[in-house]
Amino acid sequence: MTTEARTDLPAGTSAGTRPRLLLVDGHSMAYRAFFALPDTLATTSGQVTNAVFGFTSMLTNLLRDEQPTHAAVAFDAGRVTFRTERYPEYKAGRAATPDEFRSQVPLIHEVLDALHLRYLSAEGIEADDILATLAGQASAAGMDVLICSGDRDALQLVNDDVTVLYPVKGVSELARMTPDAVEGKYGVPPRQYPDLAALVGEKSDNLPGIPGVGPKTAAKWVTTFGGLDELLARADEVKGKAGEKLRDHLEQVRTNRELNALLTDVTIDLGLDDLALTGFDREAVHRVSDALQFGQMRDRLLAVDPAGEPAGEQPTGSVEIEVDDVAPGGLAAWLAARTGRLGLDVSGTTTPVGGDAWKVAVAGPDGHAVVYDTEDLGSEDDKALAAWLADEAAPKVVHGAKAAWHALAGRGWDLRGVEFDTELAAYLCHPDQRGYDLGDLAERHLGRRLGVAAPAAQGALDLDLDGGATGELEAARAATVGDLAEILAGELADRGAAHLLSDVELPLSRVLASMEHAGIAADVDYLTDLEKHFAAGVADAAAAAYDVIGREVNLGSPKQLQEVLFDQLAMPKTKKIKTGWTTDAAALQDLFARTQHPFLEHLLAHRDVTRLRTTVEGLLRTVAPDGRIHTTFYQTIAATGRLSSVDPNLQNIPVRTEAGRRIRRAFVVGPGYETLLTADYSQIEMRIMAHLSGDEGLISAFRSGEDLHRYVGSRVFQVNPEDVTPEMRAKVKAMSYGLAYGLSAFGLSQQLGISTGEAQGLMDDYFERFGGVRDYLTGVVEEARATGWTATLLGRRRYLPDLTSDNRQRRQMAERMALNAPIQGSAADIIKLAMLGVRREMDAQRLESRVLLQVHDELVVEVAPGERAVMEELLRAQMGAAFELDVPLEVSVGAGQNWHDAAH
DNA sequence: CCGCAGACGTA
DNA sequence: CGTACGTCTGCGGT
Repeated sequence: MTTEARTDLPAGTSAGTRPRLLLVDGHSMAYRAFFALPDTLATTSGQVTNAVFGFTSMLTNLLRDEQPTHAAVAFDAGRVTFRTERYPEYKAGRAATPDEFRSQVPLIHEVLDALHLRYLSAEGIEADDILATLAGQASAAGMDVLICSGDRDALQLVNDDVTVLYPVKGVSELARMTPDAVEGKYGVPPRQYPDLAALVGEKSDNLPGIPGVGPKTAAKWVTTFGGLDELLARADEVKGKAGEKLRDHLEQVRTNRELNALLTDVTIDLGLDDLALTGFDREAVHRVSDALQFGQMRDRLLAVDPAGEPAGEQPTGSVEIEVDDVAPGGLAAWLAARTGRLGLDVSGTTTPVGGDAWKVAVAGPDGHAVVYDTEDLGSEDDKALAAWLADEAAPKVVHGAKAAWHALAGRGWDLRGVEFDTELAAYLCHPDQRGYDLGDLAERHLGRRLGVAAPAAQGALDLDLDGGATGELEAARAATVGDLAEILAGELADRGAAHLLSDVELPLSRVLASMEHAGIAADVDYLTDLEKHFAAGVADAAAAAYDVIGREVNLGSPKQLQEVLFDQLAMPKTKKIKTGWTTDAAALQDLFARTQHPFLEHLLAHRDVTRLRTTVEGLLRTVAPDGRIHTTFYQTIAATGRLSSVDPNLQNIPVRTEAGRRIRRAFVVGPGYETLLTADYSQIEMRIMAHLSGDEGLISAFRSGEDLHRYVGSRVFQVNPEDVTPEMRAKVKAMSYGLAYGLSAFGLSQQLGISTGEAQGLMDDYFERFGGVRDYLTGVVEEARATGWTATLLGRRRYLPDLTSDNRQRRQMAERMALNAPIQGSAADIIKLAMLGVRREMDAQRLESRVLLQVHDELVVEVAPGERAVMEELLRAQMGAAFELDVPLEVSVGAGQNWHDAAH
């Protein structure tokens, strides 16, 4: 078990400066951080991050201050070591490692992976033994060594080449233990420190010392006798009480010395060259920082990237690009001189109506750019710009083409020929990310900071007017978009997702732009009346509620409601939440079933009608001057591939209750159009489940044309389809849909109001009959765990690193996401394809109707006069043929003067 | 003025 | 102890 010391100088070091190896005892430093920092350091999902945060902070400081050329982190592995075998009491009596710490160790590994920093562990070997071995090899190879460890045993390694950094307070303050420092503090040179420690004992290792002998006495003995061996051999020469004690504890001292000697001959697979710092995986740094919700820490980390730009010399967008001063009328020639993809940046307002473009910047691959203020374009340049923008054959790269389209539309300009959208591309690569700000992407993928360098000496009031006027920022954005496209195109290709951008998301963004621009007509008078009606309902419910309890409270305040329910009315406690006990609708209904208290009825009614009122108020606020409501569909939000709808959200307009459906009647066919059509997929997620699982039973259920839940119910309960009762059907329906979400027996029992046992029995019976579904569901999680991602029918990936988390809650959450993502995401793929097909056919037939809304499995269309039949057929055909599954895709279509009546 | 928590609407 | 979203309100911080 010996490793020969290497004497060659490690690669990657220039002559003249000595290479410097940083060695960190990962476990001891992280553990210190864990206790030094509050457990309120956590992600919003509840993962405590104090240890990983503190550890990362310490590491960052070391990389910054010590400038190592090489580094390694060692971790303890296994409870049993040669020390515990030699001395079972070693480290006995230690409190068990808290789960909250244990769960952070893999997170620390993730951070280290992102930094391309090697970490080592060996079964039965402690971290410090690994460090001692590496330190020996490194100093033999002529390196300086820094050891960061909270274990004092490391002090024995200190010499002229090796310095120990020992934490004094938390992990932020490290004492620099050189030979002089060790001798100054303990009175013995480093090599004799273990002699001293053997006499004094080490409480944290459960190694008792000699009673009454402290560091002072021990140091005196070691110095006087020249070492521990000599001292023990001549123990009888030591006088007094202390001498007696020493003679009583000779064995213990020998044991201590044996145990505190660090191994220097551990077998290590890596050579010193392998420990060279090569630079961070910056993308992984971002990913980890996202996951751990690092704010400042992300920047601190990136600032110490050994491969990053030296601090203070970070390139800005402005130095990368030259803004050409083109003479009036010269734009056409400038554009004509540049073939290939040009980067385009449009600044202005990007609302679906009333958008406006203020500045347009175009950057070429030659490092030149032009920036135009749309207000003072000469008529010739105006024409040239409009022509270029609308030219399908003039290839462009844009960050967020849909928004640019809206802005340009405000100037009457069309935008065509967009070949690449960096925002969509970044989303396809990392669909779980929070946002896709161009500046963030530039930093992450190009290592470039966007923006005009601010003059450092000037005060904050000295605005960068010059930079703004010359359009450097816009030019930099346009150039960055162009550069980013190259990188992201490669990344997309790596994931096999290039076609998703070019064939799905990019063409879809144009369809979405038209939908948003069209908007849906709203009956404002009707909405206004409805608002009054609901407002009266709110007042009535509130008055009735106050009457019951004899006082006025804010019924919208869960906090005040808790007082009323659990203090004043002394009702039984509901489910526990962070702030006490829940007052959600399910809990209130449960309380009502048990207490029949009238307050609950009024409260529930108040909730319902308040919600409806605010929904109506919100809608009224968003009606545009054209009398229509223009939502914005976000294409890069949902990690599964779905769209989302904002301002207002038209994907959550009530439909389940009668009162809610009244709101749907406010969405009407607009003037000049004949009717609204809705077309929706029936049971698309279950059909995808049938397809993906290949389950024979489920597939024949869909092929038979029988009611799905009745069919499944007949199989599960083993009765004839006609004997499936409504109760049986409801249970099976809940279970079928729950499966796609990772529903547990407990969850199913809660939803159906049955026992967990009954729910489990139901699930067992289901899987007994539909084994293919079970196999598929377990397989999809296994595969995702192996690959790190799930994929939809079109290859849209979702990455789920938490599948291998050793935090059970996070892991199980990731497992449910893995179950759901392929199903929900494939449904999203299919309706996106359908929307493209619908659009293509409508264009081909030159129809005047228009698609207005998408609600995940439904499209809402405004039908131009005379087009109703053809549109109905077109929708059925295109939606039904969007993707060929092993089961038919069924589409139902309805028509009416408003959204409610168009439903079927 | 901002962010969080709770509640709740949709697929 | 069921996925994916967006919005509103109250509340406690700034």
